[in-house]
Amino acid sequence: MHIPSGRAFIEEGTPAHDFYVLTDGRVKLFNLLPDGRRQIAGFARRGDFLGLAAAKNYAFSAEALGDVMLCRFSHSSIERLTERFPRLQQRLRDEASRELIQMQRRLVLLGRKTARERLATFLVEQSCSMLCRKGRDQLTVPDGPVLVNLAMPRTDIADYLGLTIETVSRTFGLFKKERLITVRGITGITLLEPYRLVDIAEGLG
Amino acid sequence: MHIPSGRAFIEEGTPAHDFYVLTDGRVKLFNLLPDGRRQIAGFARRGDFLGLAAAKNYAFSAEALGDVMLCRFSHSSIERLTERFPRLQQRLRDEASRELIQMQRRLVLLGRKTARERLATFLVEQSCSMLCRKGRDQLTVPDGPVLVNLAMPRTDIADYLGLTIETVSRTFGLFKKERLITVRGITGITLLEPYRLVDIAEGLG
DNA sequence: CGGGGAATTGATTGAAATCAAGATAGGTGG
DNA sequence: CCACCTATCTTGATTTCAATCAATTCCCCG
Repeated sequence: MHIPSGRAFIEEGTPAHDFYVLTDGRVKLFNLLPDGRRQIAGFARRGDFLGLAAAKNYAFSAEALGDVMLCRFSHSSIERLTERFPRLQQRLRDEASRELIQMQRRLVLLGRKTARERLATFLVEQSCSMLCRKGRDQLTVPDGPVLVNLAMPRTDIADYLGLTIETVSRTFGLFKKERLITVRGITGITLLEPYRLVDIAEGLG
Repeated sequence: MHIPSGRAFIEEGTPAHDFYVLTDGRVKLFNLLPDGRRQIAGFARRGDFLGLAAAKNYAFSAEALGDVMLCRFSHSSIERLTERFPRLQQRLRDEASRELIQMQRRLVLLGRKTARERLATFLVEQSCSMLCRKGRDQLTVPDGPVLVNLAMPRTDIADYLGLTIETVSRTFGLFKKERLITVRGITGITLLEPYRLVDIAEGLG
């Protein structure tokens, strides 16, 4: 099924009947506090499963970032499938495991990193997931410049990193001044010294 | 197997050969940055699985909080078991799912909540997991006073909530002054008005 | 009854949030 | 095709919450 840009198609707290597999486009997953504060839990991309973090109800909301194509599977159909193909069960567990690992990294980011470190982490993460779809667990980054297309507004970056848009903007400004990145338009960012950004991301910069 | 208090028995980054099931005691799971900053990802209790957040290597370290009993299962033995008992596979996935849900709540806490809200969330969470082992997904809290035994030093609370021990201490102090809690010794805390703490936890206080 | 690590409390600093203008740029219609 | 308009982003000034620095104080244990 097709989802137009900006459309919310999963709402936190509603009964979770389905899984989704994202076949094209990008999706943001987020949680809200009653007063509107928002925390983006992650950005899903082609191939990702949506709906693992759900018991009776979805634990998050999901919204299309640009146009999106996805496949819906009801929980019951998944159960039928896993009976016939036990490997699928395994696959789902691996996927959940990978998510958990990523979550732990995000806890460190939100709990213990500075704004500078958060943004560096974000840029490295994005560049990795651009380069190597599947191998995004290890942070292997090329030596030379890398072009990253952010394809999301500053608000989303801020809500992903637990910061405000002003701080995100200012920190981009600093990175530019330090010749760590160059910016073309709003979404086109080139990492000039990926390795230094990795160091900053880990608190060594 | 028995683990004495304070012993680290899983080290982040080491090859992940085993799963563990915690049969008694409590365990803290954490990640470190190179410079020593620590983020505690969670506290496991009796019945919890350890090692879901692992691919080739463990994504976290684990340390006993007090004396601990646990069962170790090698990954290969788990695979054999899941072949014979497909329900186990299902169970592991559910467990991972539950962890993911909890993680999302923690992202909101670390990314978007104030110190006051974080500590309130923590107290409510602890009281829930004391009262109802399994039903700790929903935050049902009694009307009257609840006694919580923290059983962990302030350093751990701070590293769990992304704060410093001073801030934790000060915030406990405020709660005391507002007659929201009373403190006996260091670990014994009584929630006098659980509902108000729930409100504070959600940003309504 | 001390001794010592943990916790509290106080004073100050600091990083990021908030408040407040401007600058850019992307899209629309003339 | 260009100029305007509105969103979004950037930049600047100020405030604030939590971190840091620095003493005490409190317990727990021998």
